[in-house]
Amino acid sequence: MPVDPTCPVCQTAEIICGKWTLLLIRDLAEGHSRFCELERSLQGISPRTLSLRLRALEEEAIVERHTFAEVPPRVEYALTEKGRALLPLIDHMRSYGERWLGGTCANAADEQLPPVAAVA
Amino acid sequence: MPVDPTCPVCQTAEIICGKWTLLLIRDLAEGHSRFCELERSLQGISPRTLSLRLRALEEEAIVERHTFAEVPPRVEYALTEKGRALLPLIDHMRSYGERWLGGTCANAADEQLPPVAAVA
DNA sequence: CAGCATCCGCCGTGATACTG
DNA sequence: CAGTATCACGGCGGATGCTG
Repeated sequence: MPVDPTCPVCQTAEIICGKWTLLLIRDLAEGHSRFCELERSLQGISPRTLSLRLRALEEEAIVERHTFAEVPPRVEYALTEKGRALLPLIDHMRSYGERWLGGTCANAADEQLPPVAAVA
Repeated sequence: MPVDPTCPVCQTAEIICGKWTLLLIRDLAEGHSRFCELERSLQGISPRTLSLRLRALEEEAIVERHTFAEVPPRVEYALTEKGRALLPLIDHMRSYGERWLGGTCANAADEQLPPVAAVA
């Protein structure tokens, strides 16, 4: 529900604000490409939600879906150029989080000095 | 609802993914500082939601609240340094939106290469 | 393996009215 | 002016079970 559909900031927010979207994109960037693989790496996600997110991102041309007519069935997902263009933004968010929110992540390399004062 | 409270990317997402948060920060950055002023510039927001967002951002030390014991009462809000540090990120989101979402590519699943010329 | 169908609960948001 | 109180709704996401 875009507040302002013509605002590029809001449009971008719409894309990345799904609960699992950012993690999903990150995992895709890291090479996880199959449904079950993503289901594992995104621990706690339901197949329904994963499917919905994947569809939405596919419609937005952020991920590509490649189906293999095999037995057992295989489907692989990958970021498009448009999707990879999101990665610097995610890095930017990580930088902010590390600098100002004191968070560290298994995937993140290093950690910066925490903010001076945090309101309780 | 943080997927991973320790992930800086998720923490940052938590902050900026409120429906009005980005616009609120933008308006604060543009100098709108009073409650009624924000209420006007964020057309459509309810006082309840504005109040809630402001409180949340205050708790996160992203905005500062300055009360003036006057009649009529006056309260001014301003971004802290931590809040202003969000602005480049918002710019980044705007850049992405303009570059990749500026056109009419929302539903085009087959559209892999949006118009490059759309960059302002 | 890769999903879809169904039901359900949560909570963010909106609307409206009221207060200091 | 600057909020708070209350009620209600809608949609996202979770849980579970089933199919090709």
